[in-house]
Amino acid sequence: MRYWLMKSEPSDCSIDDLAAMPDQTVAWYGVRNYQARNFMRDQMTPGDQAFFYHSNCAQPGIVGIVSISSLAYPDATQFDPDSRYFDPKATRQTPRWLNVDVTLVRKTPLVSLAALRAEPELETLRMLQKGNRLSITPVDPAHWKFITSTLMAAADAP
DNA sequence: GCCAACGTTGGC
DNA sequence: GCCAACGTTGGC
Repeated sequence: MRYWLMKSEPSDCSIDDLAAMPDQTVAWYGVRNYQARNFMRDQMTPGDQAFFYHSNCAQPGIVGIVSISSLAYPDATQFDPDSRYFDPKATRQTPRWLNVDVTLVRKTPLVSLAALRAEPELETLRMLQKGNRLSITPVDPAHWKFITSTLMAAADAP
């Protein structure tokens, strides 16, 4: 069982959008980066947990926890000419892009990007590394524990 | 909207 | 296989 951080633009799919989905589950489509795809294909298994992160918005940061609820399977949007994620080089026989399903576990207090950066314990968190643009990054168990038990607990307190 | 830092593409 | 040009990401 592994831990992850998955970025989503709230204008595209916010944590509240996810909460409103049937079964609070959504296909994590639209990943068009090979490294991120390979994480889904090679390392994600149902039951893994991930931070749901809002990117490219006024308040970037972690806003919830989701669980991975499927193995990787072909991303339907690559075959759809009307989709912004259409890939003319992908075929049904040899799909290029995959997605997993994610299911909401719970919304959390906002742990802002600034708050993450402020913690020496998180210096080596993959998503904070200079130049990182991956939409899916692994999270060390120690980092997961620190964020959930220390940062989120502090934010919950009055 | 700006721009730094990437990743991808395609000609050679 | 190189690398310039281009596109994208994402914080600010």
